Amino acid sequence: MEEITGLELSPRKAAYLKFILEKGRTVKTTELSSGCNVDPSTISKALNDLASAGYLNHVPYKGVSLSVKGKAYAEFLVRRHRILGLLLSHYGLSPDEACLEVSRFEAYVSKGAIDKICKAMGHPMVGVCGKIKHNECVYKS
Amino acid sequence: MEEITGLELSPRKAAYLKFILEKGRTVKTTELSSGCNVDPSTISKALNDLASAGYLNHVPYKGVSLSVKGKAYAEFLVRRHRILGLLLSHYGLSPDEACLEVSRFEAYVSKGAIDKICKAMGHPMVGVCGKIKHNECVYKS
DNA sequence: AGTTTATTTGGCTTTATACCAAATAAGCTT
DNA sequence: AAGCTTATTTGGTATAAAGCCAAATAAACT
Repeated sequence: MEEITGLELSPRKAAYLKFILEKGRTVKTTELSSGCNVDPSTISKALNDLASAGYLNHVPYKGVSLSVKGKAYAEFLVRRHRILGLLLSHYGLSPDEACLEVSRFEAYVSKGAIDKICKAMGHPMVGVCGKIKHNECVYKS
Repeated sequence: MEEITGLELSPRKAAYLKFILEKGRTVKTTELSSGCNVDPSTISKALNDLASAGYLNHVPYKGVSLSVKGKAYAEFLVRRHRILGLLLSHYGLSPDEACLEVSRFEAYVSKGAIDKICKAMGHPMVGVCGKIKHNECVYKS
């Protein structure tokens, strides 16, 4: 398995990947477009990039689905979002505020930092916006 | 005084402003250039932008100094950096790791969030990389 | 006054994001 | 099956942030 730093995807690309993971199935360009309020052509290009980078299986005109790598990555993205949201909620931010705040900077927080925070928090199972899965989190030590 | 969200400056511009604050005096283009490992022409343009936006007093060919607005802003930037660094250090990151990690995402964390975190932490006076000043921090409530 | 150094300007590049318009493929519908 | 409609992709263009190089310009120092 490839090492991930958590910094390989830009904010928008990460958002698209999370969107696809949440759907849990093949997703069409139009869904991403309306779901993210972005022009379909913009989505189409981003999906192309993500497929080229190995995160997605893209069948032109049909839709995209997460590759094994993409699914693992998207799961990390969701875990990162939730751990950071939970963290901020411990410092007086409401769930909504925490979620919004995190969405601005999460793309720039490394997996190394998330793993440490996660461990220090005792690998919490529930965040402020959903359950946290630790499949790809380093439990040991 | 103008409201600040903490999101008005890009990461690099913020870094330049902090550099100037740390010097505590008029700074020359060359200093920023060597201090930040960036081409002088790049610095020159950035200083121009920062001066146009009112953060700096720029005397062409002479150097830049912080305006009142710029000083207040730079102080917020330093406080943000230190509060976030301290925060991460509470979750198992070493001072160096925390500093490096924070430098990647700090530009995207709002003043509103920092003020809340600051308050929840009890307005700490010392961070992992220097003293924290709360001049512009909202103490009340 | 002339040379050297610092600074600025102009031009170009890259990355990320996004839009519009046009082309193309799929999918319905008759 | 042909055609219409909708979805998708492609091509072109734009913006913002950041940066480099080379050339022009200003300042500083002999």
